[in-house]
Amino acid sequence: MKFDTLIKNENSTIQNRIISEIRDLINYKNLEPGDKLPSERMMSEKFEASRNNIRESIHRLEFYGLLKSIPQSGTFIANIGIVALNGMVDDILRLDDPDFKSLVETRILLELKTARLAALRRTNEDLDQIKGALEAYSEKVLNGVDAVQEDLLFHLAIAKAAGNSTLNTLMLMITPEIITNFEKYHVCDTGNSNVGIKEHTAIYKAIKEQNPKKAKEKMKVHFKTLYQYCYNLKD
Amino acid sequence: MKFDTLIKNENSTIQNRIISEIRDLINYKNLEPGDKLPSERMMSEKFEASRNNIRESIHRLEFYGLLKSIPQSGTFIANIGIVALNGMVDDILRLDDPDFKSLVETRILLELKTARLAALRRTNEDLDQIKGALEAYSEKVLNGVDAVQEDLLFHLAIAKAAGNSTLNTLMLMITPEIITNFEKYHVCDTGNSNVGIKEHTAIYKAIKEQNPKKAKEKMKVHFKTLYQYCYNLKD
DNA sequence: TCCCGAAATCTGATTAACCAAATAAGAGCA
DNA sequence: TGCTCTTATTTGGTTAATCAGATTTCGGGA
Repeated sequence: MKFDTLIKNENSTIQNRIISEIRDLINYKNLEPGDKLPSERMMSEKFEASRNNIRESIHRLEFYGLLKSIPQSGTFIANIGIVALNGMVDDILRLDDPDFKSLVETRILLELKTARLAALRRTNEDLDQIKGALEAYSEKVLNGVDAVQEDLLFHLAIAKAAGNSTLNTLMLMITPEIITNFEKYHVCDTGNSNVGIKEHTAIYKAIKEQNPKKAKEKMKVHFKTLYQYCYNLKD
Repeated sequence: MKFDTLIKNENSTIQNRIISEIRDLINYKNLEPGDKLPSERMMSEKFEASRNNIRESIHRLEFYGLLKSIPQSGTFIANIGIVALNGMVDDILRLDDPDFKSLVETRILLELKTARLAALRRTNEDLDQIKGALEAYSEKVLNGVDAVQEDLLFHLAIAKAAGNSTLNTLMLMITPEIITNFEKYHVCDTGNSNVGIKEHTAIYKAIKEQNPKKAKEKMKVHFKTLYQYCYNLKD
């Protein structure tokens, strides 16, 4: 299940139907948090869908914390309330697939935060790893070799140093999506690559000095081009 | 696959082993982006694991954009580079399960952004929905009924109005986790619930007036208690 | 009437079997 | 030798069978 595959998929049409049927069932039967849903086999028959698709749909709702599957017992409604459940299911069904602009916008948001937090919380070990990533990046650039990967690892090292596992997970989720889209849209290559080294070094130094404001600022500079690209794009 | 189940699971130990074996295989065989991995059956035999666990591991790596499965053809390495792949696999394997503090911290970060963006981009329809959620919330609170769900829906309505599908998805992912942990830790109930109405209304008004700075500020006020709780917690 | 417990049933999870498409291999012809 | 078409095999995906454990049922005893 890839980040965008989470939403659109060959089977997503069927699964969306199943999800809405589950919601309807919950409302029709007035099921409450903690109540048990019909078994997978029953729903498979009732909704005229393969048990696999039923399972996958349940997994998705479980991913969003709306259901809870217990091994040899059944699938239960999480204690989150019917009203909230209905609202969230609607949101899930209406979710657009992430567009490139929203990805970039979100990435910038996350990166500014991780830079700030990394400056506040980085351990010496974190700093060493960031330094290593920076050096690997610089070496590649100076040799004129493509350094997209090293660039990525530098940013992920900062994310790790931020000491926030949720942020770290989110970064890992959206970053590869960015990279692949990047190559697709050919947005990257900013002519003079030495600028990249300078900007990276500035971020590293700010984190080393444990200056959160400066780290955020330097990160902002680093994303300036992307930022403009993002906000000059037509809606 | 729930948000935290993404990391730890009954089978995660096995799957982590498989993931690292896949990485080792890629390095040992010097496979490059675009190259084909051995078939699921082969790996199942080679790694002495059920094909289901192999598939699940591949799905996780696919989720992070490192692999790409093509139906009747095979599983391929995404064009993301071996260096980056190694780094990301290490990150994935080392990922801690999200702790409550990091969840709250991330939620605040996201909510401040969505409030700001909602003020900038909200359509009239968005505004109506936010208003509806606010009224539902207020009514519950005034009647002395628990309004956690309506609270949640109000925030999700704002997220929707922010017009950023990635942010929207992230919010949907972490919010339920917050809610359930909230009830578990009993952090919520701020004595006087009318404060909640006041704060929500202030946020709504700022969004209505299309004042992004004010919206962010009001949202910050709303999260003040949580913020303090988050940053006063021992590490 | 109530309670205990064994057996039958039901459950999600796991495993194995099957499918259709895509690729590879090989035979046949020029 | 080189090309084409048929056939066989491999592949991820899908469906069916099986498993172990939890739950329910119901009869027997007090």
